Amino acid sequence: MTAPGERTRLLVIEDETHLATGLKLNLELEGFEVDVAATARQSAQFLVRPHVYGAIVLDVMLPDLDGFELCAKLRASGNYTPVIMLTARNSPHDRVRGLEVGADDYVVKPFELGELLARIRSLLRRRQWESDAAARDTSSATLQFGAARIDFDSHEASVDGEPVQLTQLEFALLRYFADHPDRVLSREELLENVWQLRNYPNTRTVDNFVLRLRKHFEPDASRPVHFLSIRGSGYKFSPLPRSS
Amino acid sequence: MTAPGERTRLLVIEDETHLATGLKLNLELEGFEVDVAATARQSAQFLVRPHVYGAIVLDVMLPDLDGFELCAKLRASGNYTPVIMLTARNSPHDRVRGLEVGADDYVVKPFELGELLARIRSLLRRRQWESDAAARDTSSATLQFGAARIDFDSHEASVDGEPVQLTQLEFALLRYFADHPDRVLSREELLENVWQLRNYPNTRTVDNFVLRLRKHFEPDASRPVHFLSIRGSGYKFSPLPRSS
DNA sequence: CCCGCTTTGACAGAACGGTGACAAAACATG
DNA sequence: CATGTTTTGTCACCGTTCTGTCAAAGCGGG
Repeated sequence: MTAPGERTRLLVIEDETHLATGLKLNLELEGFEVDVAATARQSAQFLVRPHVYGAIVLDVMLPDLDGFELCAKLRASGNYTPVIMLTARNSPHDRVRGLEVGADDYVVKPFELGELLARIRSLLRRRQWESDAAARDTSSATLQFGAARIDFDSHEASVDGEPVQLTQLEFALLRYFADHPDRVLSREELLENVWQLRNYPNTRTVDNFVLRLRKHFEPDASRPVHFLSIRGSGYKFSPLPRSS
Repeated sequence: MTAPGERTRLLVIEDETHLATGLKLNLELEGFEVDVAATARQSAQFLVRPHVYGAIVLDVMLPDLDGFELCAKLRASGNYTPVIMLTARNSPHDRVRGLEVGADDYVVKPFELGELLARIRSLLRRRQWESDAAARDTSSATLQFGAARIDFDSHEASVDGEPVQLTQLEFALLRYFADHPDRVLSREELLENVWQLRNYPNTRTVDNFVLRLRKHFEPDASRPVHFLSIRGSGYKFSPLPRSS
């Protein structure tokens, strides 16, 4: 989603230049980063990175493509960024249509900025809740990958049923990897979160512990598949390596 | 959320008996299971199991407690079930207030059943998307163009599904291109922002890396469509080349 | 004091990035 | 159209940086 410290990015798709720039200005005052596209075609260039936006504000009336269709296309292409439709019309039929093509909310022009803001915030908040809830679900006390089974509660680990002795820190590192699978983790991030910067150990420490995890869990420690080095960046834990 | 085969359960909190039973009936015809509470107090008995409901329809005017307050309480207690507010009043101020206490949507009486249904479905659908996305991976920073898929968080890239190995700098350059699509970027700008002027490399370095991106991602590296040279100026990244 | 765990330093091997040379293409000029 | 000039494409080489690995030095608890 959005990295800590980074500001939430919004995309406004609106052809009336006045309204668009006014919106951009006001939203930026509220702490968002805002990109503006005047046409559906133009919006495509912003959507090559599908998940950078926290929400999209979409005018229904565009010169080249209907807002409903654009929204439907977006959803069809697997982009589930929250969408707020902006329209002059206010018939129940329109509202229903907007929701049916996958919009999340519907604001009628003329609107108050405060209301639009509240709706944006509401959508962002809900998304936050959902992902928090999902994170809670997935972080369980046990971990399995390859031939390894780890139980963090009882501090027991095994490979192919054979018990393996792990130290405190090995468990801690493993758990951090398990909580952030398939993501490159820098040595600094690991030192902060696993070592909590106790007397600032240097980065070779991390290397050594990864080495030890490899020795414990990799079928072939010289050709790791689960604990991968990403040169220049850090390490990545891959519970389900490619081609398996 | 809801087990497969099981029907989605809704909670309607509404004191006007007519409206409540009418709603229950209609929603059941649409395939939902519906519980009805006539007062805030009574709703508590249904909410002892916080996560059984797919959504809650909440009248703002209740005999014992304000709907806004009830919603705020719900959220404070850690219940993030989607809430649709139902009200006779329709001022922007009310709508904003509803959203601020954590409601997800707002329907004004009198309303069409179709619209309420669309809104309920919209909320359920979004929740489904979110949990899908979370299951896949906490929707990560990703880029798509042509046959290429790039995930910056896991440092993975592929063309037509075939994995492609990229180095640190290749990712960094690609990311800068992706953040500034369809804009001419001078070599100097790229050196500043991607290389951060580490020991001031010369401009041939940039050429080399663009060459490498072309080899990785262009269908025909000798006739680039995504990574274009702009003679005398620099390079331009075009995620959606014309005639496509 | 002993023992196990953690941290550090050293070294080697591998991967990566930067450079310059030359070729090819684009452009300018007459 | 021919020619010279500038810009970009392309390649292979080499120094630098990064990681794997080991052994020895710290550190702390019993």
